[in-house]
Amino acid sequence: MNKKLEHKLKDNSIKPTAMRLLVLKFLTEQNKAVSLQDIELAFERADKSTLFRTLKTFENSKIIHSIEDGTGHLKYALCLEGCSCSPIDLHYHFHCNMCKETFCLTELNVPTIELPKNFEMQQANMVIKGICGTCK
Amino acid sequence: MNKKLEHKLKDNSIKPTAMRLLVLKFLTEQNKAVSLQDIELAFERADKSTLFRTLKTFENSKIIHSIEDGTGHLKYALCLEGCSCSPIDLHYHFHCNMCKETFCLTELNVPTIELPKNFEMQQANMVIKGICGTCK
DNA sequence: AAAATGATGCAAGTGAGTTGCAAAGTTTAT
DNA sequence: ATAAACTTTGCAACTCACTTGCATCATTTT
Repeated sequence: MNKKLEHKLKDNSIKPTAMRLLVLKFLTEQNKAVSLQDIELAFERADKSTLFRTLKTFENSKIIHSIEDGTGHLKYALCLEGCSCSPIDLHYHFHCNMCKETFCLTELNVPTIELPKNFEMQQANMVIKGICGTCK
Repeated sequence: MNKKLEHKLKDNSIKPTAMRLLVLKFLTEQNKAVSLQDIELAFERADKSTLFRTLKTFENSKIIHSIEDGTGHLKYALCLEGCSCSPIDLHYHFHCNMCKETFCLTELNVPTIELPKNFEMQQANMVIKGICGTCK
């Protein structure tokens, strides 16, 4: 397990420090997108700025992607195998207004969107808000 | 013109004060979504918190809708006639990475999204990022 | 005309995100 | 193996958008 995570980092030229492995492991275990603060709470010993920089590092290497779900807390979630966070394999996110959790709806691909002439899509942030299955 | 704006407010049980009419007029004249600061700059005499509350009032009455475009500045744009900001007439937004402007792509409706079982959609925040036609 | 209600402006607070810098830990070259 | 170079980490402090409390002013109701 840890070997796998370690490789994931090495493959992206990220030094697999203890901290980074812990954060990556934590992210792997979630079935929802988490905020910097969620991670802070999970690792009370760790410093906010270290975690912040760790997340930015992961994000730059496309190991995770971030979602602005409207809560004011940027959320992070693991990219799936092959997810290059490019328009092609973009997915929707769902934010539950009740439990306040944000999930990746990875099974639903965003359809190709017919943009106006000359517009070029580079990234997207798609958040659907409502009530999730558990809270319903 | 002003009469029309005044009616728009009255129809939504909002007192048409001078300030509110000015802000509504300003919003009507834009072809892009604007931030609180954009409005602050347009009306140097007005106070930030007044403008803030004005926007919240408009938003609550569904006269305008807000978009988180990832810039860290919440943007506001007029709802179109009949736009109730409900899932049905939801549209995409486009944020240009070059000129940093955010537009409503009102001509493109968001398709019905097949959510997981028991999930209920209430609102959405759809932002496509890239290069707009003018900057291309 | 007085009381109640609502809008506005100022100042100050909140809080997520971010940065500078020094200390600790790693790697590389000698 | 050791010193020099580089990277990561932790602390503190800062930024900046947004938000709130409260007193004042305006408007509406009684």
